[in-house]
Amino acid sequence: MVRTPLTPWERERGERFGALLREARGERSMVEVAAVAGVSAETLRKIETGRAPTPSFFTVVALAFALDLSLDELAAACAPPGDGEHGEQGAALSA
Amino acid sequence: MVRTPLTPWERERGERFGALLREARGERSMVEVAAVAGVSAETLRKIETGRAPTPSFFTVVALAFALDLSLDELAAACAPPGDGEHGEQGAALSA
DNA sequence: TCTTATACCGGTATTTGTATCACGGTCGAG
DNA sequence: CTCGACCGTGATACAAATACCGGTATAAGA
Repeated sequence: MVRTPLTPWERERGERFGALLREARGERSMVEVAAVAGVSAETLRKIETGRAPTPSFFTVVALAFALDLSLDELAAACAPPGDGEHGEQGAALSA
Repeated sequence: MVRTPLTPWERERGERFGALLREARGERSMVEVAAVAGVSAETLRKIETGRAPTPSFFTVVALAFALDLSLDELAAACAPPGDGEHGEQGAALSA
């Protein structure tokens, strides 16, 4: 195997991540936020619904920027339980 | 065209991004940092050399975690010039 | 009712990320 | 010189991200 398929855990994380974005979007429409971030509405929808569980870094940066979110908070919110601050290795994140 | 190819500007940004990671890695070896982050050494190499200009969000999260970097600082360091704080739309980031 | 806007879903196309393998280069220890 | 560790490049393989299309459903407005 070359490209390890996404684990169920990663897909769950993607759903939580999308829920966070959707919550942060609030009343604004998908197309508006997507336009501000410079991504297509379909992409934003897939990320929000968890069908794109591991979006690209700069896509997330653009969305967080459009939504006034902190990347560190986003990452922390989707991090596995018991996430320390810096010394903890073996995070097994990737993807 | 469906999946827009990466623009030269995005590739440059990827190179800057990789240079930042390499600088933050300092003396530590690639294999060690990659192992801590939970990614393969080849993947880290491609990101550092800019041959993977738009890595996945959680991959970057894991690397930033392994390197004790702030995601917001990373994003800011790779942001286009004239990056305000929140109102600036049309960022045209994506990828 | 008809139209519009929004969101969801399926399919399709293309590009990219991730990982493995193979080979070569450099450097230091033996 | 050989061996090992590290870095780099190339090719290969597969899964996923992004984007566009059409269709569907719902709710608000003319």
